[in-house]
Amino acid sequence: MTASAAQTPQRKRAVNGAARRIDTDEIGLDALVGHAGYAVRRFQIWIFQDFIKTLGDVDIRPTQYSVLTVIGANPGLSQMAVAKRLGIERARLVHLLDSLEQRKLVKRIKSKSDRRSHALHLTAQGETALTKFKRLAAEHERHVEEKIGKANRERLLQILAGFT
Amino acid sequence: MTASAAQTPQRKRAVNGAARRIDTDEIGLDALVGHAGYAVRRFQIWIFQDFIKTLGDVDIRPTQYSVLTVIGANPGLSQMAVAKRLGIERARLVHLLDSLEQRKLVKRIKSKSDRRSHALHLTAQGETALTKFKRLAAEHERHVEEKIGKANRERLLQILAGFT
DNA sequence: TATTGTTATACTCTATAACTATA
DNA sequence: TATAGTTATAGAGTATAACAATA
Repeated sequence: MTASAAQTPQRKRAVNGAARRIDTDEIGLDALVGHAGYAVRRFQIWIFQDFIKTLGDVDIRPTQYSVLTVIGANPGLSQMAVAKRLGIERARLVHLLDSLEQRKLVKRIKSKSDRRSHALHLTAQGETALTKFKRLAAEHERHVEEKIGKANRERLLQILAGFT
Repeated sequence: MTASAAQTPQRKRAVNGAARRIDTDEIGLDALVGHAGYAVRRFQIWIFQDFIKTLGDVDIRPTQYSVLTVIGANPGLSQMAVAKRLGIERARLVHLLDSLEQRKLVKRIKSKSDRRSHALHLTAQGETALTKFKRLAAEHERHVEEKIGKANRERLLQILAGFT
């Protein structure tokens, strides 16, 4: 996963249909090296894997965490509002909330002002749980810091501030 | 998508089960703001969407592009080698190659040295096509530059260089 | 025994469309 | 008519397991 070992100058060529047996580090990425999207994608995969592992004991994934956090900070939001804010399809949010509601972390309350919509709230249990999730998420964030460095992580957050 | 408008200091509170009608910009992200993973994920989604759109006419997605680029730069690689290098499951690469082979961009040649494996090559058509794909991918990269700034894009590539 | 490519299954995620009940 | 929540479906993508051919 760390990659980028010294690139051998003289590259082995394929000979009449024999598959090349080489180390992963020897394989050049060519144009991919210049694409931000490639690096960002690989980094995002690493970061999600660490998040899932760090919050493995409480069985919370990144999307679930983002939904709980936003509901916790904005009690009473409708499903549409949460979906729009987080860029989740409203159809997908239905299933996410079904699961979180079954786990007694979230409750849907029928809105009186607009009977089509639901006001979303954390349960008391959900509040307590979220506090723990945030502690674990902060631990995950420290892993990120260890991986890319404190200053780099902060610079990254600055660069990408517009995408939140 | 740009987000981060001025945050109203006094936040509207939910009142007895009425879903809050508010603008997306008013919804606070709370702890998510401090998580690199959240920003990286949103950025990655933006970047992939732009890539897919920019290469829409040639119908090439990011993963397909990465496979073609690596085969182009390292002709004769086995499927295992490509899968490992790009972090793709070998089972998934099978389907990706099926599709690229049907489109006559790639060919699998039975290896003589190890008859279990296939040596991967671009077809002549594949070489020509890849040149065009690279031109379009460079155009996409300029969109990224416009979005976050030239200096920020370069800094980002530096920070994430270890993940390629 | 282990590895390469393959097939198959399951679950997550994205993208739609259509339905219902409301507005 | 339009919107909120729901249901359903299809296609990517990820994660496994198992199998045949070969090493």
